Amino acid sequence: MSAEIIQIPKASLHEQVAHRLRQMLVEGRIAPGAKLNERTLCELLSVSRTPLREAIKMLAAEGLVELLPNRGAIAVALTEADVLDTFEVMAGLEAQSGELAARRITGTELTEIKALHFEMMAAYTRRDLSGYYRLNAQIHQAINTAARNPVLSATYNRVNARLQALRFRSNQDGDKWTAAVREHEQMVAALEARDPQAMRTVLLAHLANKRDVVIAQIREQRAAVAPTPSPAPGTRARRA
Amino acid sequence: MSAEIIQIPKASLHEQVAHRLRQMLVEGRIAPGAKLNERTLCELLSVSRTPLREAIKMLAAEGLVELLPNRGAIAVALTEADVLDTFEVMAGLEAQSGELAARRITGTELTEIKALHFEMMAAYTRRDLSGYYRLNAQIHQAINTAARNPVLSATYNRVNARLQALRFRSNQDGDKWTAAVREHEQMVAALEARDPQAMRTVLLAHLANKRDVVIAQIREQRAAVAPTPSPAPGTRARRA
DNA sequence: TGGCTTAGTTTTGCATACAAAATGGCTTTG
DNA sequence: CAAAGCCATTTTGTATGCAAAACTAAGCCA
Repeated sequence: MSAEIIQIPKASLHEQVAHRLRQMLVEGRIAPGAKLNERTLCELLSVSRTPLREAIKMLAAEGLVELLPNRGAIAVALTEADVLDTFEVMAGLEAQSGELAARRITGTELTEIKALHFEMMAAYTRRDLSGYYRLNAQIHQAINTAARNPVLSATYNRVNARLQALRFRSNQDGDKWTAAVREHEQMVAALEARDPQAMRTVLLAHLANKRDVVIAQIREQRAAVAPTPSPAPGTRARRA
Repeated sequence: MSAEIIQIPKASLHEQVAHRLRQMLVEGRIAPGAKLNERTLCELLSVSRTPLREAIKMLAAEGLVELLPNRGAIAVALTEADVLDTFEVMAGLEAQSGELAARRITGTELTEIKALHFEMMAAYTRRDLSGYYRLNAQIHQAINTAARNPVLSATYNRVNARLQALRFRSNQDGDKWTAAVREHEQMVAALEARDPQAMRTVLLAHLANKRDVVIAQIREQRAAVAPTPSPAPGTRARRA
């Protein structure tokens, strides 16, 4: 028998279910706030309730769904305050990741990031938003890898997953997009210069801009849904 | 009926079980690497396997246990590299938490932290390690609260839980303890001065020291168990 | 009309039953 | 004696059944 077959033990059902549900949540196929009906999901995924419920409990621990006692689970719906808090944490994590990457990145890794950067520039030039986002995510993932801290990567990914579920990809406006691209250029430069402090600064600014874009889109969308421009119910009033 | 009874819906079994197991893991009553036998735990906790398994899945998502396909779960046993990575993340989270606290702390909160600080000084003076640790944890919790970012607090607590499970509380040596106390004094001063940068700097140093203490104790303990001073099996070789 | 009650249905939570995989010890064999 | 194979037992994984809680909606009464 081949010596290569050491793994691939065909993940157990609850793992598969968790994976698929996670994907559905992050891709917005299950809308924020939507109820997760067990029977419906059982039929959809062709599994019994036991592995499904185990998967839901995992997603609850990951913060992707919320458990309501005796009333099942719903997909998390972040309030504006939640989004602000989450971006604050993400900014810190990305800044640290970038800082570490600037210290630890190898030549090969840097080369690959540069290549991805140029691909992303191509997507930007074509105004190919979908490709841009995909490459953007790949670059940030590559930075995480270069930071050589799996615990940091895992923490980052988990916090990020909740934001992904918002799915605010569309209509990034021209100015902000241009700014984001410029920041990416600065990132590559900071990595090349192995300058952790510059990397931290750029990433903090980058995340602040991303946050502003997302918040603006949330408000836009909210205004489109609710005629009153006042904060929606459920929004916690917090710092100015 | 009383209008006050709005909550306390008596947490569901899987929640209770998760809570108790989490406590057992963090307190070291379930040793790192130990197998979680379902039947045994069912009898111990007087529940059936369904809620127990759901709880275990949650703890797995929290990173407190590891799931081995078809072989159940074991309490996580962090390698030295894992501990280093975790401290790196913790340092970043604490630094950010402290930074935000310095910006957002109220007078009342600062007063309470100062009081806790003096209580901790008392414990230090008496060489009451247990009391010292309890107050130390309370102070860091108070800083988290003052940072006014629930997402950050939750992230911090989750990463911290894995370290707690190591339970390296004992025999902190004199010098390091003195240094830690001095750092705590600097924290209070930085908070009082509302100086985020100073707070960040102090906390990074504080965590670096804490890390060194823990790593030294891990090596000590490992040397006591295994006669060979070489790295234990399972330890990944990583950065110098 | 409007709010409350209440019976019926649905849905969740937990326990149990059954199937598949792993573990441990024994034997067998080279 | 060591290693491999095999069987009995244990343990995990999944499905199903039952009880309790929540939702629905029709009926009732002010």
